[in-house]
Amino acid sequence: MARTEEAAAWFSAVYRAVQQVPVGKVTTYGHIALLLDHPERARQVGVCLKHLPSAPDPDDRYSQLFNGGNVPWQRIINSKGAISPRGPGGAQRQADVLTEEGVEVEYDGMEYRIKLGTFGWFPKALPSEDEAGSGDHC
DNA sequence: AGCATGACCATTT
DNA sequence: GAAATGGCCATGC
Repeated sequence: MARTEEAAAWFSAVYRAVQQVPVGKVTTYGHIALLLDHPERARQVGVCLKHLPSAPDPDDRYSQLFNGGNVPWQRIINSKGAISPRGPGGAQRQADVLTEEGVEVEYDGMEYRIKLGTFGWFPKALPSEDEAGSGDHC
């Protein structure tokens, strides 16, 4: 796990944020980072999920707080709207779980992509660019 | 102790 | 618009 207190706090914060993602929806690493007010640490979000214990371990107290059972790691995808490739079979398992939850995932031959419009993920939410007011196209 | 790697992303060539 | 660039920082060697 984390070596420093601060890192530990970061891990916990990430897990808590991920827990907010509702069933049937997905969001991005970047969005999680954004929610935590650290838009530059999208990568660390991935690190956290990588180290998320898949199941609670009697000897590891922390794993009883956060684990694959209560943290929907599978609902986090990359900004391209695809499941980030990782070790063999990993992405596929994630795609599998998502499908179970009702999220439409399709394999285009190279990667598992989330079918947009079927669930409502927010790629770069945080817009509020004030663009709305104008109303005209760029 | 460094150095390399990685479930990433936005920006700049 | 694809490819490189810089930043992030926990882990592993």
